[in-house]
Amino acid sequence: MALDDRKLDVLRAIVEDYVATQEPVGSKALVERHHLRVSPATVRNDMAALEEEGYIRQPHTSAGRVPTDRGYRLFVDKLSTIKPLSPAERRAIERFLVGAVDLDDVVHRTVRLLAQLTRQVAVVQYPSLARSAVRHLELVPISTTRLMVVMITDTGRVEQRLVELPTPMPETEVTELRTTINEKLSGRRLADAPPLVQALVDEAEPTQRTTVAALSSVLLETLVERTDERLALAGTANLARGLFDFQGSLRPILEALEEEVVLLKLIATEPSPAVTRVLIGDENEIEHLRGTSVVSTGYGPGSTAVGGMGVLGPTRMDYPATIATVSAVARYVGELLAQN
Amino acid sequence: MALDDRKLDVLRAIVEDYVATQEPVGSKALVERHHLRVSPATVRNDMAALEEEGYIRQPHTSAGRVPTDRGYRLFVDKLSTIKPLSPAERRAIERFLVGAVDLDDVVHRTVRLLAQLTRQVAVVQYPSLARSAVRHLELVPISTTRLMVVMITDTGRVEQRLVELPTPMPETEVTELRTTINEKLSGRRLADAPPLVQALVDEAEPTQRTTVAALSSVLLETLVERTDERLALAGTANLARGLFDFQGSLRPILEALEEEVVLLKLIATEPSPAVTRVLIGDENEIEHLRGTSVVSTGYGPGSTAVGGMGVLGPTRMDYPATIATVSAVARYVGELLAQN
DNA sequence: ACTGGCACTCGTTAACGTGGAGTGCCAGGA
DNA sequence: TCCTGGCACTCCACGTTAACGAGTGCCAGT
Repeated sequence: MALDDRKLDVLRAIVEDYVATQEPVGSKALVERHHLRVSPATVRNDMAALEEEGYIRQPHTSAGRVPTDRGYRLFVDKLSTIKPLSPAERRAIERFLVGAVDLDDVVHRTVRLLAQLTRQVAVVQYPSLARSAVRHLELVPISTTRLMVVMITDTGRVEQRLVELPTPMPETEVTELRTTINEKLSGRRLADAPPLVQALVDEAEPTQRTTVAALSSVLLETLVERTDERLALAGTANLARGLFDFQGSLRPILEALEEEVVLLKLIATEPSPAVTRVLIGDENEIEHLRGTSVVSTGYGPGSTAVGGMGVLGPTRMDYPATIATVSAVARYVGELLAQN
Repeated sequence: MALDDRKLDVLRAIVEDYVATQEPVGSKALVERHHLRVSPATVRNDMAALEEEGYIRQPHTSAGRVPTDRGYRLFVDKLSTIKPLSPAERRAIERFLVGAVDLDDVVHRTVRLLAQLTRQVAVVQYPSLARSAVRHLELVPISTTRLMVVMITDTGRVEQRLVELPTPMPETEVTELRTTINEKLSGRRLADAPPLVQALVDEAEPTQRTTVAALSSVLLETLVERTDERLALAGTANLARGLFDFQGSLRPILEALEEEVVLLKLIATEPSPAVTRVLIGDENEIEHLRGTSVVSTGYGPGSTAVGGMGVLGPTRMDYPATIATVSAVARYVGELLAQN
């Protein structure tokens, strides 16, 4: 059974009303609010068809209709147009992001901004190390057998690790080593680093060999292999807005939100095109987060994404507005990063 | 009316039972579970006295008794003894904290550990910059007019800021400046830094004067004046355990937890003795957090605290166990920091 | 192909009654 | 003087019942 245009109109109206009111929507209310030019009875027939196809359902007999995940999917893909941002929102974005002093600041401001604009839970991934390049590596002697390695990337991340040296190392050699390392690694992507670090060990003076080895193993393990993704979270209070919005409790959701790995999976993004994705309800792989939807996208200077960001909320969310907001914020942040 | 020993026993029993069951406790249940050697009727008289004094109250006529904030306070101050940690808990602490690779790691592990052991919301403040000393200041040229300042403190914190220079600065001068700055500031507490930084500007070569001024103003503003405290949070999912545990909703609590300033106030600690503090219900200054209790303490290498940590939960919490856990974790973390 | 009418379903809400846990008080006993 | 058993009372929790109304499905008519 093909769905004709009016049936799609009805579906769109149901989604919009349900998102606005959070209550099952009936045929009568529908014809009143939207200027469908037909009677409630006709709408009921259409609803029956839509239900048949799995786009809507009734919570109980003799209740109004509610969109299913499948219904939202059709709505998002075919029936909705992205809402342009209001001038107020544009201003809010600029005002919020201007004046960030460092990467931490940018990320924190961004995540709060997203949470505030969408009134949902927001997640922002720090620029992925794997997609960053080394700008500078600094070796700071803490004691004669301890070195702090500080790595600064072109995306603004600063990571540090403490290295225990097997044998003491005089200051002059540290300086020398710093120069060598920077010559080798500066400007290189971290993804390309492992062979270069290995080369460092191979080419080291015999007397320095063990020391350099200790250093390089720390570099490899903690900075490269363990893809050390960080992220920021905000807006968890929004979960408690509709109170019993989320059927059951919010416990599983809060739990999932504490698992960084889980969150990363959610907003993980392809490096290439910064497309905005929508995961609706069951499409979500994480079991605890069935019943929630995620709108996410990548961001980065230029056209390749260095990290992801997104928001999480009830499946019943205002998709057009949310998609617009997430995309816009990501674009602004990308521009901000490009300036540095 | 003085409270004799038995009345205090009754109060203790009420608190313990109520914490265990979360239900108002009646006179009959009380004599059964605790071996008070008197009849329910006697206990009822004692209860009436305790209620008179404001230590307990009845949710409704003909319901059992529930401790008031004042009752918990008396319990904590006079009636409870700190529970020693179980061997399993000791092992958990060690296992959890061993193997932390850097300060971030220590803080994150600590906060998760606290949340897990107490099954409540945990907060850990990073070592306060104001109480740290400069170990090393690094200047990394990003471009000729941009410098990244990286500060490493003796507590392991690494902070960075980008400085826009009014005029280009050649690499050699950067090196020179780095040396000068480190001579001046290394080993100094950040609290003592402002005059030293000012001196730097005054003593700078006239040609460098404006550049150094730009640098120093960034240092002062972002590293010293704005006491840039960071903190980590975990265990928010524990809020949703008792579900309607917290009367009303958890929204205000989640909101408060997102305000770093608020949290800092909660666990802020005196530098000197690492005493464990308990804030019960209304004693809490933050309005949204009335109805919750906070157990917090300071931690640091040696006997002075460089930061605070604590947990937040319902007023009806197991104070002896929580106090023991928080104190123990803080002690372990202190030892860990002392090793570095 | 749409519409009005109608019987039906079922969740929501309020009113009502009952059972039981817990209390306060009192009179009697150690 | 302090404790105890007994007793009447209060009031929440819970289940039952009834009325209400929003919404549906179906059907016959246009």
